[in-house]
Amino acid sequence: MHSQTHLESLISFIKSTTQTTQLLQIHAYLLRTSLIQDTTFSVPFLRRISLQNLNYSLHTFSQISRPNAIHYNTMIRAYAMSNHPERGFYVYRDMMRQGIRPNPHSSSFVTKSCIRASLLFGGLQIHARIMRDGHHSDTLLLTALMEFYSGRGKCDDACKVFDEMPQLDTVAWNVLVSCYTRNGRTRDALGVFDTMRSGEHGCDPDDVTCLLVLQACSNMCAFEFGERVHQYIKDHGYIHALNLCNSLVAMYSKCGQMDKAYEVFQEIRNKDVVSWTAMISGFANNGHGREAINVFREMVRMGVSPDEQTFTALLSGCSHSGLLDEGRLIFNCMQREFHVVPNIHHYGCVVDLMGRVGLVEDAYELIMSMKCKPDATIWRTLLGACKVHGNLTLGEQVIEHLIELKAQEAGDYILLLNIYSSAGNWERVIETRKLMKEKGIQTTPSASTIELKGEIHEFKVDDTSHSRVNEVYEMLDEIEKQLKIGGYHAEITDNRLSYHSEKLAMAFGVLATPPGTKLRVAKDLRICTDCHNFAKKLSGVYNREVIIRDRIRFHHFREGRCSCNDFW
DNA sequence: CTAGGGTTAG
Repeated sequence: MHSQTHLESLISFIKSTTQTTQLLQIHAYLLRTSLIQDTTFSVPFLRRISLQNLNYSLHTFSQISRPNAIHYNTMIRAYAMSNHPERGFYVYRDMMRQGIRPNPHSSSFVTKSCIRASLLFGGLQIHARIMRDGHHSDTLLLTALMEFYSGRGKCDDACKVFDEMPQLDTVAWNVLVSCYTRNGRTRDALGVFDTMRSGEHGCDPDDVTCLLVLQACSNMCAFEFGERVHQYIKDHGYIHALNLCNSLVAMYSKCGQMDKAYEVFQEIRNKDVVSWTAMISGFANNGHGREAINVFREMVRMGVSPDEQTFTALLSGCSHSGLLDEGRLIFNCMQREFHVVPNIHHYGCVVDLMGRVGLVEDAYELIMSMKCKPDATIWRTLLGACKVHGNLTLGEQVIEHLIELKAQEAGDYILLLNIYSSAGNWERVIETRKLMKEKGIQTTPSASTIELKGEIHEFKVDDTSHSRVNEVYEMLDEIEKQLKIGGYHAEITDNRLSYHSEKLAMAFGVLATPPGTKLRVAKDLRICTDCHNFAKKLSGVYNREVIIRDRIRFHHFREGRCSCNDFW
């Protein structure tokens, strides 16, 4: 027989080895000696092998004549993390059929299965079981369940689980924040940060909370809130965490505060590729293409290797600032000098760059020459260029490509409509409208937000839901009257004046802040030409700086000009 | 009976 010390060393060997070949030898040995039937051996072995090879763990599992809860749990976990997460759920069901009671660990693993396999009903069943088995006080388990609801877009259900948890910890709060951010309830995410800070619940925000909240600030351009988070990070000794610093650079950039972003950036001691890229992308998105290129040069000088995303940021900077030659130069050298193979995003930037200066045919050729398959975004970029340069024939060709990809959206047709109407081709306008109706393509209203004393105000097109709606419309009319003097005429589409959300947000800003205050507006879609003109004139006539962040980039309006120089 | 939850920065 085996000696006691021999068996003990076998177990510690199983736990420590990382070599698959050794594990396989042990596997054979356990089977030969029937030690596999002894849970003292089978449990650590199964656990170990399940992290390396699913087939072997399955084989081992099948050799165990009376698997216990831990064996089952190990298998559920292995499947939950595999390419077939749904099988974890099947094992869980099998376990119950065998009359083995799931413990909180089983539920935890199987919840992961349901999350990864998008099993809605599975998750609901598990929720019911958790309650029935009396595991409704297990914080870790309920946090996993929240994550499940959060991932399925069921924010309210996640909140309900949260509210009913008897014991909360920081992780649970963080999941709540990430749930809000992921499901578009950015404002509530910021609210949670304040609630946590109030100290009423005994859970202070940690570094993860800060990371999540900074993301939320970036999303909605909440600069003042972001500053407070920055202060919190300083006060709590997180300021040397590289991920937080990089997020701060991104947050300030996304709020259009380049001086602040640069300040944080400069103080980072061990700048990595992410830090450099964040800075480049910040300058790029704010229309400072030259600065973006300078930061890139500095990065190379410091010996940090740029990667795919660095070039995406850099090339997009070139396209936002209309730097055709520089962009082409970078595109041409990225593979040769930096060994980064151009991907679809890089091509997209160059297509955009060529499209802007009117080289639409060349851009089309470039797309057709790509090794990777063109996606909807790149065609859309070219379609935008066709609109700017009134190229009707190519525009129609591009729409064909989009239709072929089954990816055409309302915005694409609107662009096409604009091309037709600029060309005075009313027949085609009517045809296209009819086509849109047939295809059931609906235009979704976009929204703009503006932050005021830390509070976020949201407006939609022709919005009437704001508490000061009458004042806002009066103010907008008043502004338009003033701007008319400055040579601005509102564009009339579809025979009527429309009150775009960004105009309403700007009007509200003028209304609710003292003269000269900077206005910072975030919009979820792209700003249109008319609103762009409106903002330009407003910045001059009212002597206000206006920053509008749209889906793609920033526009800084000042003294009647925009930082983008009309390079969209 | 060892096992389980949140971040994935640009």
